Amino acid sequence: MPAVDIKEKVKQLFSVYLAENSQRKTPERFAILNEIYSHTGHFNVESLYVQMKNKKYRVSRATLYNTIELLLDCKLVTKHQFGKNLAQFERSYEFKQHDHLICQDCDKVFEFCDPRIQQIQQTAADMLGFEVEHHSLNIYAKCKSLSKNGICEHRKNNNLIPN
Amino acid sequence: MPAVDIKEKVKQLFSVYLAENSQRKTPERFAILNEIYSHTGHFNVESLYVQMKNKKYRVSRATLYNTIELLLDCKLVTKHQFGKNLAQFERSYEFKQHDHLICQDCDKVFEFCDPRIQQIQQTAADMLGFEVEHHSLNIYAKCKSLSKNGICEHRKNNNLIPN
DNA sequence: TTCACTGCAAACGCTTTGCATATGG
DNA sequence: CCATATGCAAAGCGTTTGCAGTGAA
Repeated sequence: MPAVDIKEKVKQLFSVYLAENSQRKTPERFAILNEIYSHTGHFNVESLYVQMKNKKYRVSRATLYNTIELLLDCKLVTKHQFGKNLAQFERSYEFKQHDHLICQDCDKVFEFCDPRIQQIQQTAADMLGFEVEHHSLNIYAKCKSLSKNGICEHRKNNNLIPN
Repeated sequence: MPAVDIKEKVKQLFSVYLAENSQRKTPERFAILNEIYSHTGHFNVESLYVQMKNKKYRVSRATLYNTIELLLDCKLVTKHQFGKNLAQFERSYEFKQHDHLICQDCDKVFEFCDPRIQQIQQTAADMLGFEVEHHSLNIYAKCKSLSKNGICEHRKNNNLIPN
């Protein structure tokens, strides 16, 4: 499915969500959603703010926080905390479920999939009498290929998954 | 093993760690370790600060942050982020490995164990060429037993695992 | 004696809040 | 219309930093 269709689709989904929750369909909200779905990879509020300011959008951080909250609620965006006090976000529609491995040497984030995690969360929730909403699995690890000055191989090639 | 022996043991371990890393053995550092191992459950820097102030310790937040950093490094304490921008900590010596389920209705935290998580982290690290340091698995879930006014059963009994 | 560690307070950075204005329904 | 959303700026809050004084080695 081409990118333009995904953007159209999430716009629709967001529109329905807003209607069902008696929320206003403001141009800012759709602009933010569109901007988020213009890139893959992780972002934070500040990077999104700068990105939109560069494109001459008139948008405030407050509205970004507000809108992201809505997008989290309707599952179009997911939130991560990789050990730092900085919330990271990621578009989630039509992205296959994945978890993260964080390099302890350079903080770079890698993604991986493992279907077994589904069973674990189901077992735990059943045992405690809960229904799973979502989960967050982060593996913190050291790179095996450190050069003598402590630089890991992947830190040199900065074209990997953005943090 | 009685609690007093565990306190003695972690004090020893911390002492060795400090020596090996050319760090000074200050009374503050041991007082903080001792205080942390006086309770089970989660704590944050502020709660630990208040707790120690109440016991008339002369200690600063800066030293708490500094010392906790050392305790994390020597694995006597673990750190958690449960979706909020507030670091939570937990003593970890002789505590069996466990992960957390967070109630989305009341934020209470439950613990569970599942050996399968070990395999998952091993698989992921192998595939990406890393060596696991540690992991963090949080399951966010809704309580199945909500009363009509949205209060979950466990919120009434506040004697569960402290958050 | 020395310099790492300490307490204190100010600075920092991300997030939330208050308020006047703008606007979707 | 008017309740809600917005931009802006200030406040909030957990954490980090700077600095002068202290004490472990």
